[in-house]
Amino acid sequence: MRWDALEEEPCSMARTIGVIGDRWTLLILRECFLRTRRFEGFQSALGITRHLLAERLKKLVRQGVLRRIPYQESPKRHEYILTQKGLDLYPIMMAIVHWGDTHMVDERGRPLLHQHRKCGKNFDPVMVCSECGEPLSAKEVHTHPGPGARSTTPATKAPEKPKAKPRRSAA
Amino acid sequence: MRWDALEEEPCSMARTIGVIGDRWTLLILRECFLRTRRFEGFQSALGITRHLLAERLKKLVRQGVLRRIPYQESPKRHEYILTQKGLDLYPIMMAIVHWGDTHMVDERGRPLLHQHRKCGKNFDPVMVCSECGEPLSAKEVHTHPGPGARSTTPATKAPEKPKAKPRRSAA
DNA sequence: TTTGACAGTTCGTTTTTAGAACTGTAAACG
DNA sequence: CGTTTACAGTTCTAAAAACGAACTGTCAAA
Repeated sequence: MRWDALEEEPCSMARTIGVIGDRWTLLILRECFLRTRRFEGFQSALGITRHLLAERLKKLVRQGVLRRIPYQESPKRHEYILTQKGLDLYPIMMAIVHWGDTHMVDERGRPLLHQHRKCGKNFDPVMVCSECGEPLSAKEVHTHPGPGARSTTPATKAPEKPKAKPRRSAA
Repeated sequence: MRWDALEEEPCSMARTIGVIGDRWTLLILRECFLRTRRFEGFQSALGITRHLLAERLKKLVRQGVLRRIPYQESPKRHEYILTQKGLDLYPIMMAIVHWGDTHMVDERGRPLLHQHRKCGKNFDPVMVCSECGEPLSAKEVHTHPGPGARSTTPATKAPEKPKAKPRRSAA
């Protein structure tokens, strides 16, 4: 598997890693979620080299994760904002932060707290089953090939697909 | 920010990225969750160079994500299995897969389906608030510094911390 | 005796990244 | 006016990381 061919792999994880799976991209996206929009903002917040930053931003725009929008003429300047595709990365971010909060904090405690506007409380993100609403763990999940699986025959009768998106607590 | 200093950053995301944020680690972990345990298994499944694979496995063991367990003497052979810390990466994996399933599939559909043993259905992972059980999105979350935040004064009165772990549907 | 499985290690080449300086436009400073 | 500053990059060289292929060592099977 070549690194630049990840996106053609028949694996949603490999494809996603092709987009966000390098040294800097997730950190850049963290800044996006913290409302950074401009080149200098990213650069000074992260200490990334300007060269790499420019390249990563281009890639994210190409991939539809960020949109590049002019905010002034002469000199032309743009800012980078998350598209819906980018906003949808939020659960990944939260899952990463939560793991760090659980396993990588020092004695001082967690660096950042998250407050849910709807209920007003500081919270942890919990991943649940879209169908029954119960929390998920690796051992409770069984995987099997879907219609887009590798070179198996196109799977005339694909197993039932889950219902669409965040439709929680059917429980 | 230097890449090798990520783990000291006062940011759970940066620290986590210091562990899993490179070209191959997440793919190696995917294999772990798919029950691969041995060197050759990882190597042939991923096509990673043996050199890098050896190094990444060492790093994951050092970090407590994998445990290296002998499965035979003479010649000594070991296999790599997920620790609890490693198993806790599952929500990150699922979030990544789900984003790929949503935004990176081709016309054939998703390559892998996930079935929840408890309820028997194929599902999508949904991230919810630990406190009220509602699905989360970026706009509904407000962040503020916690006790382990950067060089601010140690925050004598830190805001209320969320209740522990997967304690869902207080709703 | 040779071959093969397994788990690495070594080494030379190529690709990425780091680090710093440079480009160009335009407003602000003195 | 001439200089400095803000901003968004681009260019260049050196250093680090990844790739690719071959090599090491132990043991079992052919």
